[in-house]
Amino acid sequence: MKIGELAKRSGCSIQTIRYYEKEGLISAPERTEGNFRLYNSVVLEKLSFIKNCRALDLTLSEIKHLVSLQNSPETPCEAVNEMIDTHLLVAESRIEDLQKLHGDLKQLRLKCGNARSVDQCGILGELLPKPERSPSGTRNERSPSGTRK
Amino acid sequence: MKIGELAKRSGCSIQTIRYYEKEGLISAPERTEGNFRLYNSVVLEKLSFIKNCRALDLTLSEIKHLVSLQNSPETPCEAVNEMIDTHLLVAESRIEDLQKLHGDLKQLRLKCGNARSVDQCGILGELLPKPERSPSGTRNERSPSGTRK
DNA sequence: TCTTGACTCTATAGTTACTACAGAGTTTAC
DNA sequence: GTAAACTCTGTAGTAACTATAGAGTCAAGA
Repeated sequence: MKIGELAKRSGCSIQTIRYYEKEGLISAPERTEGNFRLYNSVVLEKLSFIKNCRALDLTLSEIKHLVSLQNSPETPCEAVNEMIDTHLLVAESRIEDLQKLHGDLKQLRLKCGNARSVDQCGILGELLPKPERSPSGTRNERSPSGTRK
Repeated sequence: MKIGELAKRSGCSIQTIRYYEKEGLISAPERTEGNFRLYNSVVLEKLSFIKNCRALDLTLSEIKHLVSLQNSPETPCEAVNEMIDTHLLVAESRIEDLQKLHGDLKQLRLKCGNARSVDQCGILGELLPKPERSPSGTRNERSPSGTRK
């Protein structure tokens, strides 16, 4: 099958398939005389594997690592376990961050009573630097980038 | 003060400050004869505002919007409220995604008993495409990019 | 006065995991 | 033969920065 059909069958876009090839996640397939990529159904499994991993938020380089482990099945599996464990921790801390964030936003949302104009609405004021107002001292110590991966 | 001191005092990196200037989040400051940026302490507040917003995961373009609202305080504040509300929803769905993810990873982690080698460890097998094994049908329907913003 | 080191400047490239083109060539159906 | 649909490569764009190169500026010490 050509790349268009593979895209439909795998649910990956054509560009994504080519991208995965470029990144070494799937191997370069044969070509037709006209230089079109020609796939067999084995690559469908590989793409499915990648999709499953991506759904678990593994990065492409982690997936690449897993793919290479698949190709040498006698390797000890600790590496796999560690990767999953790391991801568990990352997911946990992101959940925590997001929950804190959600709480802060909710608090903020309450600041706007029935104000009609921006200067009466408490929200913008709340986002201004705080002189000595806030009782909890470390509210704004969190790094801005900390909540994204 | 010059940009280095501002960076220290604000907790933003020098590059970030210049980036914010380029993006129109803070206005271009005066320059010295030697073309160095020269700031007064007002910009500290603006950077603090931006940092607070970033800590709440607002995007730079949203922050830009808020900044422009600050400059016209008679605007109705509904726009601000809507932005916060949207962010609340986004945060909620991301928390949900992450919790699902975390559950899936934990499940996966259990697949490795005391296996020593990759081919005995259940994890990689679990990530392979599933023929008709899984009782819940829609496990892998989630878009890979859905869990990131 | 000269030099050294610290600082700053602009412009550009890199990060992640793709997506979206442009411009060209290939295949297929009519 | 031709038009539509498909594919090719290569490049640029996304978000919010970070890092680097190469040049210029400034302050302090010899």
